[in-house]
Amino acid sequence: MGTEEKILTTARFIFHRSGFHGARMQEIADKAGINKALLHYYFRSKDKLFHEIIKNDLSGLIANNLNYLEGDVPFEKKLKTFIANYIQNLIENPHLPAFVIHEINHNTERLVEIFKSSAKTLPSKFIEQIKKEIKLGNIKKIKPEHILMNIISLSVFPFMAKPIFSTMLDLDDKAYTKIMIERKHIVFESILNGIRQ
Amino acid sequence: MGTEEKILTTARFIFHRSGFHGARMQEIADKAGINKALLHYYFRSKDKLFHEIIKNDLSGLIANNLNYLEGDVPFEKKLKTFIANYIQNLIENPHLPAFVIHEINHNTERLVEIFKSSAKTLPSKFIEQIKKEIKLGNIKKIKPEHILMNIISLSVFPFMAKPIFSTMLDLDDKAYTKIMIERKHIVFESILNGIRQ
DNA sequence: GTCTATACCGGGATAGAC
DNA sequence: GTCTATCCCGGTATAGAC
Repeated sequence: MGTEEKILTTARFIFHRSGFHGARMQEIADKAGINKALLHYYFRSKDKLFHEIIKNDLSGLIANNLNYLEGDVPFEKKLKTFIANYIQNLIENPHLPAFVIHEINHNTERLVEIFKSSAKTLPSKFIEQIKKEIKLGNIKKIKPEHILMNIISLSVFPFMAKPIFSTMLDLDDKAYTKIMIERKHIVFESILNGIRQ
Repeated sequence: MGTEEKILTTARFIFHRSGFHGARMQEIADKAGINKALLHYYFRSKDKLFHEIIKNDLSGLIANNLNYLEGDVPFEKKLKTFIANYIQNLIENPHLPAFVIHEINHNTERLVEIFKSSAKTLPSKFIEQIKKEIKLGNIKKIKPEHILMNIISLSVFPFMAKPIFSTMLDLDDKAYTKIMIERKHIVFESILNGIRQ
């Protein structure tokens, strides 16, 4: 693995774990097996390095997950596939949501710009698809906005709140992961039952 | 308002907005209308000041919300009341969840201890109550853990993800608040429809 | 490209006068 | 209790040798 790639991988890990202000260039250098000077040689500043990471995270979020909602797939199948894929992504990147949420709440204007610029289309087609399902009488009359919020909330939040939920429910790491895997199915069923006529 | 109280109010605001590492003692002093030295006179260190704030937030979360789940109230009424009250609290403290989640993911051991020590009982009675409802055939056979996660996820996450959702759904501040108010009802209905037989 | 050494500054903390 | 002045460390960034 080349030096640049090694830096990016390490920096992503540290930023995800500690946030921008909590992250230390020294720790990134150490974990990447180089020294601080080399970090600046490759990325000029902490800010630019951070920018690389979060730009990638935001566009990945959109490319790998949200964009799928805009595709031409029947509603129920789309719902099922989206949730399963999204939760699988989160199992592989459990720190990502808390990181993105924290950072976007702090530097909102700047990061929202990056977010927008990665999105070819925001999920307007999915919203339309929900409206159509309502007209057809297949699902209850609920604002599509709420349905979208529900899908994402149920999928994402338990990853962010792991320390709290595992304390409240007395679950160790292994048990927690098992619960997260179950949620691929549970979230789909909960959403579907919640909106079916 | 006395100096100490003034400091706490200001510090809470700044910590909520910026997190521990992002917060600046200088800004807290400025906004509180005093100088840095006085901050240290009252609270010794940034760490101790932070501790005051988050301890209060965590115990408030438990006292004002989670404890209610342990009370002796019929299931459906409890669900409705809890969600409405919880979301109302979040409307009044929209930055609180992102702050708590961020901090507890970083200093997990320490903050989980504070969390535990504020909780007389974790929601074991509520879990039992759900199990009873399942046995009675009133609700579907789903692990109570998932139901609890669903309730909290649907209530909390949209507050944390405001910058993302408002971008995706093209909602301004006023429209967003309106949606949050609607959710007192929507979340209750979604949960109930999702678990009813 | 990679290193060591160092400059530079921001920010938490303290001393001491009032 | 409140202030001004200052210390001092940690952390980003740069200079310059190899």
